[in-house]
Amino acid sequence: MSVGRPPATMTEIAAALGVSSATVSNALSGKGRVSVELSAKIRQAAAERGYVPSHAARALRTGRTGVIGLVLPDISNPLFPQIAQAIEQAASAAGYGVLIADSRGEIAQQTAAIGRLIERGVDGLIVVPRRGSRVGDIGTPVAIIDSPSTPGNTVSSDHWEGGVQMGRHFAALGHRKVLLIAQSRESNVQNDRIGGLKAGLGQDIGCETLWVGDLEAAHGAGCALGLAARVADGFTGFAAVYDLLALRALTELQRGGIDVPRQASVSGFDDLVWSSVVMPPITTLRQDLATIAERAVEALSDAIADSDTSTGERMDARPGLEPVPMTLVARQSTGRATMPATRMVVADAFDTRKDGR
Amino acid sequence: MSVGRPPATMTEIAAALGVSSATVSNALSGKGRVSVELSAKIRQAAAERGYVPSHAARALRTGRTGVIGLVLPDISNPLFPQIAQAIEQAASAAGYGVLIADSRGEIAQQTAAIGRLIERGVDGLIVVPRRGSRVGDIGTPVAIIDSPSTPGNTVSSDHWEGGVQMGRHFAALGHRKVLLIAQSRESNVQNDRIGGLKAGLGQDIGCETLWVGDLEAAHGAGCALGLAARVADGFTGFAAVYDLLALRALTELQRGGIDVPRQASVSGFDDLVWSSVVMPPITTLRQDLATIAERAVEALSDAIADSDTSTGERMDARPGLEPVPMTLVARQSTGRATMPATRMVVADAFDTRKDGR
DNA sequence: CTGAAAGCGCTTACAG
DNA sequence: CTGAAAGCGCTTACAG
Repeated sequence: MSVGRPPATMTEIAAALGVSSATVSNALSGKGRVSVELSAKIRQAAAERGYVPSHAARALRTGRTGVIGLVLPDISNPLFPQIAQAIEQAASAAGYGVLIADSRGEIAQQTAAIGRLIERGVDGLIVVPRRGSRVGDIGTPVAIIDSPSTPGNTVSSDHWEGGVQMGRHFAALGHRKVLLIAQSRESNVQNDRIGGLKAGLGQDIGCETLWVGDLEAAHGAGCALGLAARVADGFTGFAAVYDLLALRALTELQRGGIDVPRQASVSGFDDLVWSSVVMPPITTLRQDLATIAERAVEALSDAIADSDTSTGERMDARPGLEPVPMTLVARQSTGRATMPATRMVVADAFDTRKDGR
Repeated sequence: MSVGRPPATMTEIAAALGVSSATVSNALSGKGRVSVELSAKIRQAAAERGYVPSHAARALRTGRTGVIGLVLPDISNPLFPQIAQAIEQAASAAGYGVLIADSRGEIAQQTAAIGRLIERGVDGLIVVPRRGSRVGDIGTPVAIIDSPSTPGNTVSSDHWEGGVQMGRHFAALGHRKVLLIAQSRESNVQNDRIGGLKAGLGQDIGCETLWVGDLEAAHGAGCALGLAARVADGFTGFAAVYDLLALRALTELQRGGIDVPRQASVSGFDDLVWSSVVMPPITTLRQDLATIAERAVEALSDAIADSDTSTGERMDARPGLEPVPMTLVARQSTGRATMPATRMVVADAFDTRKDGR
């Protein structure tokens, strides 16, 4: 990064070389029909002078900013940062900048966030919708990251299939009664996971779903879930739809004097950093966020390209995108249940370095 | 968001009203010397036609994009998302968009990320530097979020004072030998926290610092820290410099048969979501990220404004910014040590909703 | 293969 | 108080 004279413009390079700025533009963009020699000369001059294209000018001229917007429901959610990181990575590789917006709080915030981003001139949006919300036609190309059951240009993990894997894991461990623990009935992701879990457990295993949201509506946030009583009722498996719920379940069980995994197995979803550090480490499903991000960016690029050509074609009409598989990470929390454990992989040595600065 | 005709431009509004675009510009920006009536008429017309200013055109003309860049060392770090959220909030309120970049991995990535952002034409940067790195003069206004001991336009929590609070907390609980647990000697933040802890503990309390990074360099990531042996040596306090380390300590102690908090107290820093959900909940220090973000955005705005006026004045010359206080959140992990507990606030009922979607 | 010209939408001196 | 004009840096038909 040379300080000193400011980076040259095309016009300046053109003047210095005694050619037209159109030729400079063509040479630099590569599209041009410019002789090889001249092109080389121009490139060199540009490099020497530290030419940096003006995104503003280009945007004004072409109507494209080269920036996409990322709308997250609550950036501080432990999983979203990883999504943001993966998106930034993928977008960067595709030549896009990423403008962020936070839609937490009221549902209206999501609309507001989208509006802000559009006003800033983003070429398209990637949105992780708030629970229970739909992203309507916003007149701008968009890709959604949610659940395969969400309509529109949606890319996501195969939450259902993940649930199936986990259900089978519990079945293989020999559990007969499993409690499924979810937060909100409105969440597509949670519903998918619950559905998959049931399918994976199969007909023969008794299961019931505990909606923590309902409980909390009645007894307040952080209320007891009555899990120890469930153990007394014969439940030995506790499959939560995300890790923090799993941790809450684990803690409540332990406090109630239940030994995990000897008397009960506990599992989560998403493999957050701490999930492998608690005692016992939590069995969970890992999302392939890098792939999801790549697909989302790709889907969005396509949508942006299309929005140029065909006017007004419904994005929703696109063929559904293939859901991305999740990976089961078996850890000690489902390690050796009362029943003979059939599979157990102790994964992930402690690694707490991530938190460091 | 009306679909249909595209939003009008100033020129179109001007034409429709039979005035000049200069007048429209003046009326809409408010700076103008335009009669009240005309101004009102123009505003109304703009509103009716859904006028949206072209950021690209404005940027091209003024040389300002109204966008700031946020450079984070590792977005997936559990704390940074909260920083990102707070920054987005503050920036948004100040009329800025936020472009993100991720500088994880090699140290060169930080420079690369900064370069990408500058090329995109950001007006300034907020960077959370990688451990042990310095942000030199990059020819663009910048605000740093790190530690008060970092030179430059730096805003941060008062990590040292936080350490003092925690040290006093341990002292008040009657501990006589406290082990300080940190990861990296290169981290300004960690060094500040360690320094504060020592000061807060005072002369009479024995303490020693365990650098986990050193240990891991020798024995590999995730190696045992030998904490139970420390208890045998008389250590009753274990103060980690961030929550994930505290969790690791807690887990290792429990696995070693040590009862926390009866036989040993454990504390962390940062109050991550799960810190209140593990058993026992972890005593920690909460950063006031909202305030930090506001200050950072404000400091950056000032730097941007200055960069217009005075040419080339060193940003580093600015007077240091006041560090932001942290708040001690006392929980059960330091609840009742072997010694009589003098203070204990049970904070935060379970609240796991944050993870939901 | 190369150049002259127009124009994207705004803002900013400068006249009137 | 209002308008005409120039120009930010680029790209894109259109000529030559």
